This record gives sequence, structure tokens and C-alpha cells, in this order.
Amino acid sequence: MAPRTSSVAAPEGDPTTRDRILDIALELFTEQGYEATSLRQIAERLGYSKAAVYYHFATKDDILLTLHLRLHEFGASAMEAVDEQEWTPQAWADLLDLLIDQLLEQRALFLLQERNRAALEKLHRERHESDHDDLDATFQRILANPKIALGDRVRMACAFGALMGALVFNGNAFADVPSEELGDLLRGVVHDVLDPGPATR
Amino acid sequence: MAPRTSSVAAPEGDPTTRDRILDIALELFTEQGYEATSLRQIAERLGYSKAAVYYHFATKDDILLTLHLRLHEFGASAMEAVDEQEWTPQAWADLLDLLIDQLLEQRALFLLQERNRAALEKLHRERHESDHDDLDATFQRILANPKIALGDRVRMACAFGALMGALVFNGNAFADVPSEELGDLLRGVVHDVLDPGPATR
DNA sequence: GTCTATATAGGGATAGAC
DNA sequence: GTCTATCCCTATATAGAC
Repeated sequence: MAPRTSSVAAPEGDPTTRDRILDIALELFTEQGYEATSLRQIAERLGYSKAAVYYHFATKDDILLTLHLRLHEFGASAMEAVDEQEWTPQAWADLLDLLIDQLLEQRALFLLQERNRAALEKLHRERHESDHDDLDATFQRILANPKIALGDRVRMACAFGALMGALVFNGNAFADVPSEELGDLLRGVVHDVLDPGPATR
Repeated sequence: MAPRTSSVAAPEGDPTTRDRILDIALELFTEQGYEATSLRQIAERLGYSKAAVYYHFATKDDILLTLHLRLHEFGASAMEAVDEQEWTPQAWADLLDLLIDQLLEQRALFLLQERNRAALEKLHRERHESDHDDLDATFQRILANPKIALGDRVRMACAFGALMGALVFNGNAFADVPSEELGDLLRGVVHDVLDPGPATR
């Protein structure tokens, strides 16, 4: 029997065992990958046995799913703000402006996501009820929409990739840069990609 | 005993069994991830038994390593062309210009790399002799170099990420776009990121 | 809430026949 | 060059004692 209703929210007071498991899993899944990380390994770091982990999570998948859902809340709120409009590069820039703050706050979770795409896709297929408007899925839908000019779509994809390039690749080369400073730099890049000056138009 | 000295090059005439294994592995490793793909699965598609795979490759790791080395040849040649200079955004733009063509030709291999970073890092640690100037490693070194202004480094990272955003994320949303057209669009983006107009400077 | 012990399956890898 | 058969290990997951 589960100790409490499955909470997706981040830790508040003293970290519970459940939260500690999630923290450890986040780190190991990101470093080694989901499939390469065993519950034994998690239990070892936790200081308990494997069975203890099973008390808090029914399956290994549930650990990954819980972490995924944590990130999900963010994506959802960003999506609401700019749902289903006419997607112009400018509208996309506005969306990414919002996303940048969340990316900076949730870098670790985005990194997890990015480095475990295969595992998450499988999880998605098997568990995640229907088409729940994932951030990824929404992006893909928009970027495949032939009504938007190809050149615009490519720039939209590039603008998002640019954020990933700075925040998620290269093992956090900019981990020490204050979020505000980095955020400003990134907003500048997004602007230059989506609304380039007349010289390059 | 191996049927021939381990060849890294791409297939030429009729695909040998070895090449077929590599093709199947490339597809499965990319879709499902390296660790989630079993040799049994590869053997099944091949139409042979697991042991047949072991005739061509001593270990599972060797399959991944061979695919990695195939990509490696490209990165190496790109690196030579612009080795160890003073890294300015402009020099970076020149490097990425070269890289774009290779990315377009080798999209599948880059995708494999991108979606199996954890497994490849481990492989690298264990097998790949010392510091062999991987493309990734070189990028990380440069992007962490404090002698280059932070703003420039962020833009350099973003410019590379932009390419990834268009070519590697989003499940190949632009797979149907002719390489030449896509290449031109990407060169435009790289230029706007690394040499933005005066309005945004 | 955490433990030990165990069930069960599947993985990578090897030996040796054909 | 490919197969069958098999080994051994580790993985996830469960049952039930404390």
C-alpha cells in the first residue's frame, strides 16, 4: 500500500524517502540513462534495499513517469498561454520567451527528458493516457504543419534547438552563469533567429 | 575468428551480413535506445540466430562502437580544417558551415549519437583510447574556455543547437526537405545567430 | 516502513556441432 | 558462416517476516 497519494510536486520540508528516491533517480537516469540504471543501484545510494524502493513505487517505470509528470506541469501551463493560435515566428518567439524561464528553473528535468527520449516515448505509448498535449508532441505537430512556410518552420525549430544547445548539451557548460544573465542572452538569440535584421532577410 | 579486418567504412557492393547488422542496429538503437535493444531482437530481424551476430561482432558494445567510429571520421576531418585557432563567432560560423553538409549526409548517425549519449559516454570511458578529439569533446572544451566572451560562447552553443533543433529533434520533421534547400536555410540561421544585424547588437 | 528470500525472465556471451 | 544448446549473471518484481 502506498504511503500517500502519488504526489508529483517537488519536495517541501524534510525530504521524504520518496523524494530522495526521485532525486537519486533523476541524477542516475540522466547520467547513465534509464535502462542502464538498476533499482539495486538506486537502493544502494538510498541506503536501503531494493524492496524499499518497491514500497514507494510499484514499478521502475513509475519513477520515470513521476519525474516526467513533474516537468509536464510546466509544459502544460506554457501551452495554455498560447494555445492553438496562428503560429507566426513572432508568436513562437513569445512562447520561447516564456519557456526560457522554465527551462532555466528546470534544467535538470529537461536534461533527463532529453537524454532519455527513447525510454520516454515507450512509456508514453504504454502508459500516458492518449494524446495529452505533451510539449514535444505539440512542437512536432506545429513544425510539420504545411500551412506555415517552410522557412519559418525551420527557424522555429532552430530557435528551440538553440535553447537546447545552450542549456542541455555540452554537459552544462553554462551551469555557473546566473539564470537571469543567461536568460537575457538566450532571448537575444531567439529574437535574432526569428526576426532577423534586414541585412540577412 | 572474424571474417575480415573490422571495417568502419560504409557498404559498397552487395550488403554483407556485417553491414546488414550495422544497418539494423542503427535503426533499433536509434528508435529504442542502445540498452533497450537486445541482440536477440537484432538477430530476429537479421533472420539468423544470436550466435550469428557474435560471429561478426565480439560484443554488443562493438556494434555501437563501429557505428560511432563511422561518424567519427567525419568529425575528425571537420576538426582538422579549423584546428586550434582563435575561436571567434565568425570562425565558428565557418566550422558550422562545413558541418551542415556532413550533418545532412549523416543525419541517421547523428540521430543515433544524440539519442544514445549516455551509452556512448560509457563506451568512450572504457574503450575509446584516451582523448581522441571527439567532436563533442572539442566543442565542450571550446565552450568552456573563459578567454572567449560569455556572450560569444552562448551564441556558439546556440548556433550548434539550432542545427540539432532542425535536424535531429522532432523526429525528422524536415526529412522530406531536399538537403540543399535545408542547408541554405540553416546557413542563414547560423549567420543570424553568430553575426546578428546592428539592430539587435 | 523496511527487511530477507525468492521467483522468474531475459540479457550477454561461449562451446562446439554442422 | 551459421546453428543449437547452454552457462551465468543481473534485472524486475513479489511474498511474507519483522
